[in-house]
Amino acid sequence: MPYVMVQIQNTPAPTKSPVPRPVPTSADVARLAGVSRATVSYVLNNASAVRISEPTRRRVHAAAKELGYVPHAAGRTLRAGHSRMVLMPTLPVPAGPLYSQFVHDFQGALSRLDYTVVQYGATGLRGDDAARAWAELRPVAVLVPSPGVGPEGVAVLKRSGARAVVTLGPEAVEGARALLLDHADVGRSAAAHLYARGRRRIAVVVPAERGMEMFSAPRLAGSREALHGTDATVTELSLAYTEESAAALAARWPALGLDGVFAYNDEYAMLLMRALQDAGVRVPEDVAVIGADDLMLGRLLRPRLSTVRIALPSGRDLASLVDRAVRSPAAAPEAHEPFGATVVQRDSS
Amino acid sequence: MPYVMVQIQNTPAPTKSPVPRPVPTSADVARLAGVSRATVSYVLNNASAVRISEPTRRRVHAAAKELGYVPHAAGRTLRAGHSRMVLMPTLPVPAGPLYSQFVHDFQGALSRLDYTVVQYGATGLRGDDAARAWAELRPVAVLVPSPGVGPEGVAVLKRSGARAVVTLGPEAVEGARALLLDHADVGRSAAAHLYARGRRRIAVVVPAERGMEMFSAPRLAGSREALHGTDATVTELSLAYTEESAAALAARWPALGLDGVFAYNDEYAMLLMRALQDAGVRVPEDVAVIGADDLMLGRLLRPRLSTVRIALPSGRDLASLVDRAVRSPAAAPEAHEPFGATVVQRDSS
DNA sequence: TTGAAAGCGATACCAG
DNA sequence: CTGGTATCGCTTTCAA
Repeated sequence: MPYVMVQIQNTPAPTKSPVPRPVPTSADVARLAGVSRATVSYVLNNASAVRISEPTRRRVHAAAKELGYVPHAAGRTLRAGHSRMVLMPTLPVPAGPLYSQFVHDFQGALSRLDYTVVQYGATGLRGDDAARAWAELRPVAVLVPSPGVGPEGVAVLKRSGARAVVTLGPEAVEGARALLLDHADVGRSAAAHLYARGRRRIAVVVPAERGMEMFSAPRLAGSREALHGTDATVTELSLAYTEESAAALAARWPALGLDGVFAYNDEYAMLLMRALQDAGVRVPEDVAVIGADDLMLGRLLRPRLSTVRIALPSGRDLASLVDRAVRSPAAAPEAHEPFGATVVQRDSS
Repeated sequence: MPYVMVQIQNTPAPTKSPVPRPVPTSADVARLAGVSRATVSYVLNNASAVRISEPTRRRVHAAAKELGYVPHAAGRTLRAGHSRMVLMPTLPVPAGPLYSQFVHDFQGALSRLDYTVVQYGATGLRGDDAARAWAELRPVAVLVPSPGVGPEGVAVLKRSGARAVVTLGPEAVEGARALLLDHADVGRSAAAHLYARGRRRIAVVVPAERGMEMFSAPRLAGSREALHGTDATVTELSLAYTEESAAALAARWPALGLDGVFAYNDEYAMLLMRALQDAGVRVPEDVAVIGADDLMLGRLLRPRLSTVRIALPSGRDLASLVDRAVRSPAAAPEAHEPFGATVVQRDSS
């Protein structure tokens, strides 16, 4: 996203409050409204257990508004023993439109259920250390990346009160519910497709960038698995997301003698396809190319790019899963129908 | 990002702790170590004001580890009056690689300074309501989107203890430091470039998708401004990010009589360029096209796409700005050199 | 219907 | 050098 910093400036402080008064508390509201703190709490939380007279309610609301009262989450959390926070990791890599949509839906659904969804950067710390840092916030539920946080990290989170720990990734982790995100199936589908199209010397592109192993490793493994026991060969190719890297790979392409390539995703596929075409390698005649993620750009390329489309669990579904898990942590988790990876064949394969 | 949910499962609870003991507190650690809670606090926070004997330190650390003690952030926050959280909004739209890198750097730098950076979804609530929700967390600093949160929201945040409120966006907001992200300058540069290339009937693409106005409106306004008082005309074109929308626009292109287009960003430019080419409109002969954000894909297109590249403040710079603001909220903010938007001319214009 | 008061967990002051 | 203790803001039980 495009940002230009033009200027840092400061507008003069509003003249209304020359002395920065301490933050108003519910006691201040109570004093101003002429009631007790308990009453304030009842009114502002719409407590159904007690009935407060209408005039009192009004006085409390008026006082709260006048003071600009904002409740202190830490106080509530401390009293309740847990927060209403749901933590999820920020991805270390740029997210595609699919994942953005997923996050958006997930947040929306959970905030409607009155949770606070927060994305937590795992930067710096890693694995179980990160889990410990998250645990300090006493989140009610946590989504954790699956390779990255192990059983120990999961245990820390649960011990510190998280009622639902859901791992996202290819591996299940002891003690946590697992949302098995089977990138291996993407690799399997792509490789099987290339094989079905008659290709036998098949390459799999693995991004050279750090932090992508989480996705690329299972995709490669899946491809290997799909072709195991056939007469096809699998060649792993490292490719950085730069024109230079792609050009270098394209230059030695003829020597490699490959006739099909699964290019990790549509973006790497576009990069590679361009470099191959510039080097005089024809697609799909000389080499069949398939990407993944079904991005818009694949449809805009010529030849149109074949791709593997994957079904994401909808944000709403996952949200209600989390909600159920929070409400009854002991309940047996229901099984979900496996979502498949489907090949969208276009012109590049 | 591509995710496949294959299965939801639960692994059996570890048999070690049949009774899920309540979360250990510092009092438990103190009891086990045979010291007071105060001593525990001193040891675990490396308090420099007091000196604790080495054997005691060891006992405390051992006890903490044995219990799996994790400090309770709410307790600390309550006591301190504010958390060490820095809040920033999650963008409603998929972020490009530039912004991802920026967020990553920003988080990394601040977590090295011992802050906790958290991305907060503004989903559902909007504007000053969202500000109120954020204020409940008593963040020490907040980055807020500038159109979206007004002076009132900023005031709420400052009143509730935020020592630095930095707005991101084209407008300054009363009471907050402003990081003026001048998307208007992107529009200005693009329009000026097209004009310099001899184009006079210039179109500006505005995404039809909701939530992009924050970026698209200033880009359009900037284009208008740059061409104001010249003999060029500016035509606003709405375009959804679908092939159908692009094809429909391309079909009525000849009737529009336009000879230059600033296509919002490189992705919309790619979509439009493809549709135009498919409709027999030549680029750049019939119409010059320029995008923005300098994405990789622009270099891979044919003709290569001209673009506007923008300088992002580095994540580290912004992090240290925030840190300084937190440490001395009253200090006069230093001025920054304006970062420019620069045109990268390639073959499409 | 409202008020008084206990207590959640961590910290820092003040004694010893 | 270490321990007792008051305190932060909020919720909720119990009494009035």
